[in-house]
Amino acid sequence: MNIGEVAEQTGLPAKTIRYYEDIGLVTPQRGANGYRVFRDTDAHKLTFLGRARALGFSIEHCRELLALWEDRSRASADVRAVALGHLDDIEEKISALAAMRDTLAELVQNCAGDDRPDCPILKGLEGP
Amino acid sequence: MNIGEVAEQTGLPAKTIRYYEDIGLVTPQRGANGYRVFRDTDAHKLTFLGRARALGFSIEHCRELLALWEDRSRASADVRAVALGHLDDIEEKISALAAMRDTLAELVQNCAGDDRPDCPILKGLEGP
DNA sequence: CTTGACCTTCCTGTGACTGGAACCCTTATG
DNA sequence: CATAAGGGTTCCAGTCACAGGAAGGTCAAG
Repeated sequence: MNIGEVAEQTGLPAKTIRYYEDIGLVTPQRGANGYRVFRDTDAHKLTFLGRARALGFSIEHCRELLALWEDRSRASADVRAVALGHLDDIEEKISALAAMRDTLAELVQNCAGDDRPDCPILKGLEGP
Repeated sequence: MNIGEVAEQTGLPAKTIRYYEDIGLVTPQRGANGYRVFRDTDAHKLTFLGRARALGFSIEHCRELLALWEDRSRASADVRAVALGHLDDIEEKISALAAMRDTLAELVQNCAGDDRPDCPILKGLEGP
């Protein structure tokens, strides 16, 4: 498989796949013409990476998960630990965003939104 | 005021304040020694920026908000529009994160997390 | 033989800073 | 007066995970 085909198959942009090779996440072979040649295992890896990234795992976490995936003698506890750590991160981000939303929504609700200059949003940003 | 003092007053790191000057958000004067000299209005601006950034507004949105803040003939509708746009962004991010969390939480819940290699999390990342 | 689609590498840019090096200014102290 | 500490200054590099684009090589079809 050339990069275009595997890109279509995995849904990842070719640029991203090249980048993943750069940082050592996949190691496709090379044809006589210099083109990358992807085997099925490479494509599977890339699919795995795409899904892990879609769940918000960082590249480094992806690297760990990939290593665990390839290690047939892994302990599922190790995988779970990585996932739980990431879940905490996600929860924290959600909380932070929800707090922003709540504050901002309150400011917006108090703002008339007309052609007059008086604006509680700007006042709220000025200071308490 | 020197940069250290205004940094303490606003809670922003000095590095950030220099960066804000670089990109034209504040324009402190300079003393004979080359030091930045911040007036009260500069400090107020920086406080405003710090709060807007804390609510997740991008630098470009901050620039807009700052311009509106300084424009005494603004229409509050313009401010509200920026804020509402940002609220939408926040909601979208929250939804995306919540979706990640739900998917990931389900995988985690199905994982024994023991010393055996069998792991639904990895299976879930492989494919549907 | 040419066209057009595909592939290659390399360089730059993104957002919003952060860290660090190398150097200047000010103030207090021995 | 020398010096040391604690400000300040500029500039350069790095972060994260790619994306855009230039310049050029390769391949299959007409």
